[in-house]
Amino acid sequence: MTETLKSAEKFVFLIIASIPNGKVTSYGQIARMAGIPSHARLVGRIISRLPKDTDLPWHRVVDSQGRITNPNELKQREKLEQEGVTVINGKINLRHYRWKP
DNA sequence: TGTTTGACGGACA
DNA sequence: CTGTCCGCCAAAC
Repeated sequence: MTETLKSAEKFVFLIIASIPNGKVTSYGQIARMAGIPSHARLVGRIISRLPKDTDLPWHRVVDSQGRITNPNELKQREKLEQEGVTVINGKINLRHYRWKP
């Protein structure tokens, strides 16, 4: 129900906040961890609405193929490289940087 | 109130 | 590799 999604959204924030520095995860991964598989888009929407002064490491979230889908990918890329994540051609090697709790 | 859109994902061609 | 289709759902039209 919408009730499930409601509580799941809270988890989404907690999950994103717990992504370790230098690691990345995907929208779908977060959705699954939050207990709402196939709702990756919801996660994307939540992140897109975050205030720019948020503390959440939204830049550590990419799509399932390790690609940056952020409208302002340049900014995200800088933040990632700043913590040691190599971004090649707008893509990240998930094999190496995937966050696996 | 109905339709479109979007920081997604996975299956297919 | 690129492009299409469909599922999902809140917000914007």
